[in-house]
Amino acid sequence: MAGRGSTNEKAAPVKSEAALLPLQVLQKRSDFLKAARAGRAPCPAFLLQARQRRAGEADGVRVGFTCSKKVGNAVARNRAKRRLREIARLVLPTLGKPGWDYVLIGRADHTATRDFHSMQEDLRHALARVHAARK
RNA sequence: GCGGAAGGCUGGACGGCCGCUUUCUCUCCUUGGAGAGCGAGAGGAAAGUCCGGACUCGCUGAAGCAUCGGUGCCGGGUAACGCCCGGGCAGGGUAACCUGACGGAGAGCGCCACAGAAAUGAAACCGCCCCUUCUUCGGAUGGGGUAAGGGUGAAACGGUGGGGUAAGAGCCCACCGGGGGGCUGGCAACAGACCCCGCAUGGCAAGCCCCACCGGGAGCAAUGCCAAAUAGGGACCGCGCGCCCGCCUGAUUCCCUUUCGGGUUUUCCCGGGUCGGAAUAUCGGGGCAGGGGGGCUUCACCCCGAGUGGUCCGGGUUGGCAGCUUGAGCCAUGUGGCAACGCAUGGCCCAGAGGAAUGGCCGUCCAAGGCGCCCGGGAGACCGGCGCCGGGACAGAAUCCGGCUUACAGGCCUUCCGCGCGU
RNA sequence: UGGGGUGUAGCCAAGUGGUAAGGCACCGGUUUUUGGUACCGCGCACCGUAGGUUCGAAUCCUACCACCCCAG
Repeated sequence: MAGRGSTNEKAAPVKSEAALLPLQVLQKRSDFLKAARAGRAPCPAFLLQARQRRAGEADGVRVGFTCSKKVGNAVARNRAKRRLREIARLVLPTLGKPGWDYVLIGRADHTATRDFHSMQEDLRHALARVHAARK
């Protein structure tokens, strides 16, 4: 209980940094379809899709998560989405560009089992590739 | 000790860092948000969606009938059930115990392939026996008796044994099976003993059906409210616009009483007001008829009632709130009951997300399992200790409950049965 | 979340209690110099899985599995 209070003070600056680039979650099917038509970057544990929005659509970094039934039952899909959400939370506030939509798609087995640090590195490289290919 | 049977519980623990949803309290600012603090935050199956409910809906309500569907030994429990408990019967097991769609086939209809003579109130193929005629004495023709033997089939009008007979046959007898009757026990299903009947009446109702009982339909994406946006629609075609009342001093028209003003010839004319009366073609009101709303009928109700129906064209929305978690709820104690379960008292509040939170990463420990060592105990099977490796199943609330079914690494507890050993 | 449907040879399928039709494809043969066409023939089915009813089940019943469709 006492330890939790101190960590909250430590977490406060991280929170304010993230507030500069607020992450919005994609919900509409059409946004997912638009991202799928744009650039994609396959990784061992997931597939990254990204696109630069046209002017006037929305502000900030937006991200969506999805898993098909191939990944497994509801427990496996939820676990995969949670891991994707976690690496997005750690990486995107610093490397994501405003005005872009990102979609992370889970894969069977690998999304749940791959080493967590490797997944973060995968996402950084994938972001670099997507940004480079776009220009 | 070994092998089983039944029932119940549990479904890793602790800690660190970083996150998500949210009750309550406080602070800040402009509605509404932001921040802080203390808390709370998946299951026994949350699953499959197979039953039963609660709840919602002018999907018209109630009663009856019909249709359709479900259930099916008896009694009880329950809000209800196709669930549960107890009992009966049948089958399986040495036993503990398990399993069972378990009403009706002497109400009716239908089906029973192939084989077989014959498949339901069917009969006689090979046979067996008697009589007649013929005879080459092997037998054959004709008439009759029979259902024991053969063969077919899943199933052949009771079975076995004996008597009996020309051969046979419940023809007679014993036992078994079956049917009927009242009696006794039991709320009942049913059981028991007794008496009677020599006893043709197969199977299938998870075929139609009969009997008894139950059930309206759709479903929280139900439903209600708010906000925003757009529209306050257009075109064409068809069918229609019935009857009665004259009612509020309706409206209109007409007649009439009286009065005022004007024209003027006292009686006439024009205009306004007023008392009374009449009429309803038109406008308005009321009632009736009529039309529509369920599978049908009756009663009630609702809508239309002067418009309505059809076709085509056009436009907008995918937000928010409620429903949403206090409930056939959980825990404890007492009490009734063999039990399912009921009753009483006291205490508790225990997830509410909404493209969907309840987590991510790491460390330590703890079980299952494997390997090695101590070679500690022991005749041995094995047990104990230490170290290393390894690793925790099935599975994620979506309106909420009661069940059923299916999936599940293991662990713990209770009761019982069989066998072996010891006392 | 709720509602509805389907499952038969490699593919499309018929079959509503009694030996599982048919077509395409495959394979073999004949015709042809060869191929195609045409003709003839062969095989290919634990009827989604597991139980049950029945003498007998693709068919009837129950449970499960997989797939598909619909709904604001």
